[in-house]
Amino acid sequence: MEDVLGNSPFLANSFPLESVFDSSCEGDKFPLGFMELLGAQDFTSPHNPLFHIPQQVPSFVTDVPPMKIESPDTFNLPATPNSSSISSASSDAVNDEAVKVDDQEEDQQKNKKQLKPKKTNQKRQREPRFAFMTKSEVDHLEDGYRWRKYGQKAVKNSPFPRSYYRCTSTSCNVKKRVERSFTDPSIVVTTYEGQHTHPSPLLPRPSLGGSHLSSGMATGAAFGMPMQRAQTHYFHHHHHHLHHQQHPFRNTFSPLGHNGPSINAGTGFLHERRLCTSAGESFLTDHGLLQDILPSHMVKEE
DNA sequence: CGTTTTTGACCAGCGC
DNA sequence: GCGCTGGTCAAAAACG
Repeated sequence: MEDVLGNSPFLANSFPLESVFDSSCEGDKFPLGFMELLGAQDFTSPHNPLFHIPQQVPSFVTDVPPMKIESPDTFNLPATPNSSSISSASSDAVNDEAVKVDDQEEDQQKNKKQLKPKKTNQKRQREPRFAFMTKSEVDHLEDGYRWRKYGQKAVKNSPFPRSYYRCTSTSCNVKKRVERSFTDPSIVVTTYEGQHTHPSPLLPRPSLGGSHLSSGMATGAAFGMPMQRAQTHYFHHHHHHLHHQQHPFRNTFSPLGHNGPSINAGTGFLHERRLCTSAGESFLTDHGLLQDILPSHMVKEE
């Protein structure tokens, strides 16, 4: 299940600031990790009626390289993890680099030989990915969908493992991975890959068209990224028993695809902020949004 | 008893 | 070709 960082012996301040969560670039030539861009859009801006979370300032970041997610230096967090709310991560730092997601991934390879000979031509293409950084005590945030964990791996320079989840809906191939930031254990990085092809199983009712949805929402929805919503009580709402370490409340995310009724009410997160990274040429191409926002050099190809 | 998690093995891509 | 690394599989275990 979720790992709690409690077991890590490290202190935040002992981490090198430069490497963030995943400096997988170690072998690589990437000077920096991701990128972040930000500032550009705050769909969940504070003044947006929908989201009135004071501290939360999500930023949209960029693109995630196909294999590695690097982290941003974005957060140049003070050595003290908990200390100030992290500054706006996004806006100040503009280092980003996006790696283009390879477009043609058509491999004509055959299936795997041993493990899975059964399935024939299934090419695994990478879909756009979106990463969110959320300041949270819990690793796995509720987002309204059901996920099945299918793997966990140690992250290279991090004491925290990365967990891999797949949407349990059949025919929905959305995947997500969750890991804690190496530099700031209070931050959880959630990366979504693909878009749900079905409504959230946990949403009580989509109800009317969200007339009040703002453009911000639309933007988020367009990318299929989850937005934070209030803690609507889900009917499920089972309280997970657990670790005394965790908070009583949990985050809720809602990835609504269209109109989501939700708004974030900030259940109780005093500080929760997140950054988003999105990748995907598809949306780049299609919408051109990133291009608009991102500096051209941001998209780099390797 | 069905579903999800755990966990080591396996695979594919990349650098050397 | 070998080794490293990120990602996935799948059998067993755990969970409810």
